[in-house]
Amino acid sequence: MTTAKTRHHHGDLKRALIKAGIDLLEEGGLEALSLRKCAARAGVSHAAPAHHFAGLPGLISAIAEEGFAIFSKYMTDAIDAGKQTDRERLRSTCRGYLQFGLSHSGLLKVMFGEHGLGIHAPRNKREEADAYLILRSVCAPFVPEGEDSQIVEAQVWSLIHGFTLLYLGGEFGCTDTPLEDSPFEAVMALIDRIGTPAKA
Amino acid sequence: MTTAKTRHHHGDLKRALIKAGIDLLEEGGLEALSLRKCAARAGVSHAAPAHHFAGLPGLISAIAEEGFAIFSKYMTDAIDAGKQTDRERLRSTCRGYLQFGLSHSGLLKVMFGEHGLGIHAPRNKREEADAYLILRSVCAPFVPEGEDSQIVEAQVWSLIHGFTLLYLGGEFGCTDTPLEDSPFEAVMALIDRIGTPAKA
DNA sequence: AAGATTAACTTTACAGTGTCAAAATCATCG
DNA sequence: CGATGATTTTGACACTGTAAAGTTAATCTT
Repeated sequence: MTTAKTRHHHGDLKRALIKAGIDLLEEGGLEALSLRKCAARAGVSHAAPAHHFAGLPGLISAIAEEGFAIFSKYMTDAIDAGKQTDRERLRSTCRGYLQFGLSHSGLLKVMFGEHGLGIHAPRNKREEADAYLILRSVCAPFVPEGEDSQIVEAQVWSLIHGFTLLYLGGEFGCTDTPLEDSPFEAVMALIDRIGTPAKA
Repeated sequence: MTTAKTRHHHGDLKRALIKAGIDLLEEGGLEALSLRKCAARAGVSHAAPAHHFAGLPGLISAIAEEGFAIFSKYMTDAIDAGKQTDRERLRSTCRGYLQFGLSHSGLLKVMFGEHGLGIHAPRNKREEADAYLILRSVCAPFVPEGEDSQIVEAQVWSLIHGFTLLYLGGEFGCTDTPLEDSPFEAVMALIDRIGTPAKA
């Protein structure tokens, strides 16, 4: 095997580098993330990462992948927390979305490509698609017969994504106000109206 | 006077630096922006900017201010384009919001603090507040009697902000599809329901 | 088992970056 | 004219990412 356990030198660099990168990210934000610091944390030379990732963008891409996995976990955990109706599942998913952003803002920024240009090297296929599938599944009950499911998904995603980023940026006032306070409930109220007939 | 026109050396650095920074941003994205390159474009030494801004964060902050001014212009221009009903004004504002993002994605990222940590040095007071006032004014007609205006504002802002960023990130497919195509109309449809009574 | 080959990692070097301290320049005022 | 203070330059430092060449360890081949 070529990528198993006891490799000659380090054993499992690549994973160690990704973990170091995530730690750096959570400790000091985007600015604190650097190839050389990751290498140092993993106990290897500063040029070692080049053999596992295509430079810094490659490492960031790998970190983003891991981020999407954690992100998915936040959403599924929120869903599985005893909620039952379709509407409650949708709300819980959004709550998980926000909660992930609050707990891992650095990851969120990296995942959605705010670290430089728009798109990072290769698009993260698997993990990102998995996360989208969760969103899709909770949106499905609200898609009208024969309509494009992307409509509801875009509405929900735009709403919760926008709110999370604005809230995180402090645009709604202090970031350390109670969770359910603030305009979050307003956004939830609008979520509740998605897929619902308008008044005649 | 201290910040007028024909000053001794350059004449009007600071503005030249800001302009150079914006140009860099539009040409090469966030990565292309650097203090030294701004200085070079303005024809001064690499350490000259330090006397006009508090380092790179200071310059970015100044650029963001300018960005908010341009941003406001996009929205007011969209509003003044012949629309009349309150609903149409709201839609036009959102269209201007998106249009600004599409035309100045680098500025948008800088303005909303995606360039590192969350908050850049001093919060841009004036220009940012002005932009928010535009949003507030078009939202006002849809705020129910005696309710907090922030509710409607947060709903609209989250929706259009989230959509703009997701669309810009290519999350809704190709970025170069026709403007009014894509899920943009879905978001507009949801905007139309804000401040409207739900069906009994 | 012994030599050859490949992969992982190190070392060295280079072009950039932001930032600071000291020196030089210039405009203006007294 | 001389002095003062703001403006800019020069030089240096500690970082950053990246590329090339050298070194070591594991695997493959015969």
